[in-house]
This record gives sequence, C-alpha cells and structure tokens, in this order.
Amino acid sequence: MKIGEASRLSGCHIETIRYYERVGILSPTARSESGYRCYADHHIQQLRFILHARELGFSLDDIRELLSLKEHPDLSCQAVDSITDKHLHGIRNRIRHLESLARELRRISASCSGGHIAECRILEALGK
Amino acid sequence: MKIGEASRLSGCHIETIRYYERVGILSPTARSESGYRCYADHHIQQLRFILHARELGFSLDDIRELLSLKEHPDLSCQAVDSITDKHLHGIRNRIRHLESLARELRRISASCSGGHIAECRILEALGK
DNA sequence: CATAAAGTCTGTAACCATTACAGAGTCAAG
DNA sequence: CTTGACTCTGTAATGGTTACAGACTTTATG
Repeated sequence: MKIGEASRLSGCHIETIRYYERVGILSPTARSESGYRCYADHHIQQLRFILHARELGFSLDDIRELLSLKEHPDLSCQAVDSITDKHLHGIRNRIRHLESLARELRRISASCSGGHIAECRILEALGK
Repeated sequence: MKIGEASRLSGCHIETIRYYERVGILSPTARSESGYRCYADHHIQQLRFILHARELGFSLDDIRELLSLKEHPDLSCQAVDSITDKHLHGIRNRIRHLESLARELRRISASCSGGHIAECRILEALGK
C-alpha cells in the first residue's frame, strides 16, 4: 500500500505521515524498488492511534511514549494513566487561563461606549 | 535609555524587544554613536501595551492593528471593538474545544480499571 | 507505444512568537 | 589596563505541521 492510500485510510495528510516517520513517531516502512514507501495494516493502525491522540491534544512526545508502552502488554497501565492525567491537568489549566482572559476581555470590552479612538477605554486599558 | 533598562521598565525580555522592532511592531529607536538602541518613554509605553495585549492573547497582527488605530484618535473605536470581539470569540471557541477534549479524556480515563497494558482501555480507546 | 497526468520522492522553507546562542564590539568600575 | 557587564548582529531552535520545487515513477489514455 502506497502513501496515498495510507493517507486515505488513516485520515492523515501525506506530508504529515512522512513527517511522523521522520521524527520517529511512525515505524519506518519497507520500500519498493523505486523507493516508494510500502505501508502495512499496522502502520494504518499506528496512524489512526496518532491521529486520535493528536485530536485529544496529546503532544507527539506523549504519543511516542504511549506507543512504546503499547509494545509492552505486561506492564502496568499506570504509566498510561499518568500521561493521561497529566494531559487532562494541562487542559484544565489552559481552560482556567482562557476563562480568566475571557473575563478580563469582557470587562475591558464592556467599558467601551462607542466613541472615538481618543476616548477608547479598550486601548486605554491595554496601555496601562 | 538602553535596552536593558527598557526591558526592566517594560517587563519584556531584551530579545523580545529586539524581535518586536525587527518585525515592525515596535517603532525603531534612535541609535547611539556605537550603535546601541536608545529608548524613549513612548517606547516603554508601546512595550507595556504590547505586553498587556499579548498577555490577553492578542496576536501580533492584532496588536499591530490596535497600535496603528491608536495613531488615529479621530476614528471611531468600532474597529477596536471588532478586533476585541473577534478575539473573545476565538477564546470562547478554544475553551469549548478544550472542554470537549477534557470530557472525552475523563470518559476514556474513567474506563481504566488499573490492570496491564494488554487490557488498557485508554490505549484501546485511542486506537479506534 | 508514446505521451500525459497523477503519484511519489527528497530537501528545504514557511507558519507563530519567542528564546538561545556564538562571536564581536562597547562601556563603566576597580 | 583589565575585568565584567552590557549590547550588537545573525542564525538556529522550539512544536506540529503544511507547502513548495524539482526530480523521478507509475498509471491511464489516445
């Protein structure tokens, strides 16, 4: 299976697939005589895994670790939990941060009564 | 005033100040005989403005526009409102997105009952 | 069978907003 | 006069892609 089909089956862009291979997230593939990458089913599975994890916001480093944990079925899945929890914490922090930004922006924005730039409270608030 | 003091007064890192000048966000400064940048009060004000806007998550492009609007006191501040509103919308979208990620992650994470990797529901969920 | 179109290859650069470094020059204090 | 702190320029790294250019291969069509 060539990269185009791998892309269609996995949902990853062609360039992204090559990128994942280059940075060592995706196992290298066999090559055809002419140098084309040949993908097998397990590559598609890996790509789906990566795509789903990316959609959930995991970093490529996290994903690298999750994939390598996957290779060791006998290990406890505590490490997986810990990566997931850490990521969830990070997301919650980002949400809190964005919420405080939104509050501040609403506050600043509400102070504007629609006059000229000279009296603009938004710019004034930003300048402080 | 040299860049070190400008940095202390504005709260921006020295490298960031030079970067802002380079990308045309911060007005260029006069130079001393030996080539050192010389900062005046209005530079510090600009830097504070930029810093505050950055802390609120505005992009440098937004800030460039806000700064140029600031130059025209007679204009309506509608353009400022519109930039602010757009930014607020963007933040709300990001919050919504992160919240849905968090929900999904909690769901996946809750399904883990602490066994071995082989039966790990988190990895299973990611692989789908 | 020839040619055109579609696919793939590598290598490099762009995106955003910084930060970090190397190597050179400048300035103030001891 | 030397040491140390400061500043300069230019370049590269960060993360996660995406987007080329230019060359090559494969497939489809005439």
